[in-house]
Amino acid sequence: MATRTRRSQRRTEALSRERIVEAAVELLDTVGESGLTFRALTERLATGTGAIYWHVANKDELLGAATEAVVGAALAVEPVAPTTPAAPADSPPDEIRAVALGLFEAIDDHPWLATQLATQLSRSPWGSVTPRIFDSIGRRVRALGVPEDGWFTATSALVHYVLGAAGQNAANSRADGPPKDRAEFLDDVATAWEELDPDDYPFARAVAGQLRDHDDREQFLAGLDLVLAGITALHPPSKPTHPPHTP
Amino acid sequence: MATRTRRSQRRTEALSRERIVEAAVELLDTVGESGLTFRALTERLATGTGAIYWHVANKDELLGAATEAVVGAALAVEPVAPTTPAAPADSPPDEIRAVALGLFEAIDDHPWLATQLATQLSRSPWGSVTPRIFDSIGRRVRALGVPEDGWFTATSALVHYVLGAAGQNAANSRADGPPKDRAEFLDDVATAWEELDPDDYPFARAVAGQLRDHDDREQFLAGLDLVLAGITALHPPSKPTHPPHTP
DNA sequence: ACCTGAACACCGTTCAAGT
DNA sequence: ACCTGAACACCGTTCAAGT
Repeated sequence: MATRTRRSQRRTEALSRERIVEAAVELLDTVGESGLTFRALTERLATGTGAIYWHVANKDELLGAATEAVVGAALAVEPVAPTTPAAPADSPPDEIRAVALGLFEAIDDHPWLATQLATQLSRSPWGSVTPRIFDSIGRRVRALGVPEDGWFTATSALVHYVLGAAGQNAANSRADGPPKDRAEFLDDVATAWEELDPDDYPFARAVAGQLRDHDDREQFLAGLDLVLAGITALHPPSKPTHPPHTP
Repeated sequence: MATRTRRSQRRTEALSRERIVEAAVELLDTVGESGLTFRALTERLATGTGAIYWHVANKDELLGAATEAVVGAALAVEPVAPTTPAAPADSPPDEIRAVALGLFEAIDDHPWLATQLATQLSRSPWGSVTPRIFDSIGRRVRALGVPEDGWFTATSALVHYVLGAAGQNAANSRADGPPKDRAEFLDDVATAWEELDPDDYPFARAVAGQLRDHDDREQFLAGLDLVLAGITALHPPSKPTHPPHTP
């Protein structure tokens, strides 16, 4: 294929951690997780392996930095309160939908994010990416009027749904093959599910049709609304939605 | 949770795919994902690398088979309708809680499952593990009285929450270090969150206390109930869709 | 059919040596 | 301080050769 566009003669810029992370993201996007090697990196950056190790401790740290960079960019465009009082601010549910869609699209654009985020959430929640995601959603959960002892549960449910659902939608393109059309992929899966033993998998069979026809984004938002409905059901906004600022 | 120390000389049994998968699971459990190598496997099974390749195509397939085996065992103990009419059947929500707890415990016992399941759900939903999990939960969603066009959304929300939340609880033990006590781990994370910049991470800071004190299982079930509440809110069980078996 | 084990290509990481 | 690139230990996979 024509993916051999090698612009490795870019030695004008000095090597930096930023440039290394940037190249790592590009490699992950184009050749997948298995394609990110220090050798490929050195070729792309026209340098030696030792140079990379001067800026980055090891591959795990590089993967973490790549994840941070992409997630940071996705959450950076999150909606902020408008400066002009004329424009009405988004409602908390709408803001949550916007943040969730931002993460959805980031994972869609960078399928390796799904696995990487799952690893980071469980293995290194002290890093910046976990609190960043939790904060971005948790702030809006608070604005929904959820009482304090429900913050963590509600935010966890949202975060896990968002990352899990987005992860399942992405990554239909394998590293070792031509990326299939999304519709074709869904059709293959639906067909496989329809051919399962109806005694062992009655539900998968029954739902195969919905799988084939569904729209990813619509489906994602429907599930998000379901979780939001659960929050509202458990914490009905009886009072005015804005919590009083009195201590 | 018996820590079984197995001697490597067990040459009485012939090599088989089953025995290879069993050894792979043991290696994954004891030395983590990076510890599963064909060399370690050959040593443990007292054989050569070629012998393993006779029964298993490659490492990916082996990882998939290990995942299947563990998930299959976890879902095999799922509650079945009691044979004696005297014992009342569990309600659908209780059954969903039981299945979810089974997966929670499987992931807790085998932390590598979290990443592996995320990969399988997105990359190979045609395999048996995805429809198995979806079916196990989806059957009960159906029993809740959810209308057909809501089956997939409700089941997806549940599955993604369960796998995500369970995955975050597990895997606090790194492969390259002594496994920390869970309480100590949570305390470390909470401390790290408390030390974040309050302007950038107000929510993470505010919620750090809940993080330190919470009980994993209780927290997991609270989130599950939140998603269940969302299902009930969106699909109120107005009429008894399924009259229970007349006693 | 099932297994052996050397060989191959490739990978992450290190380090003495250069500027 | 920053970079080079050979060297090392290790890994997944193959395959001619054995039973």
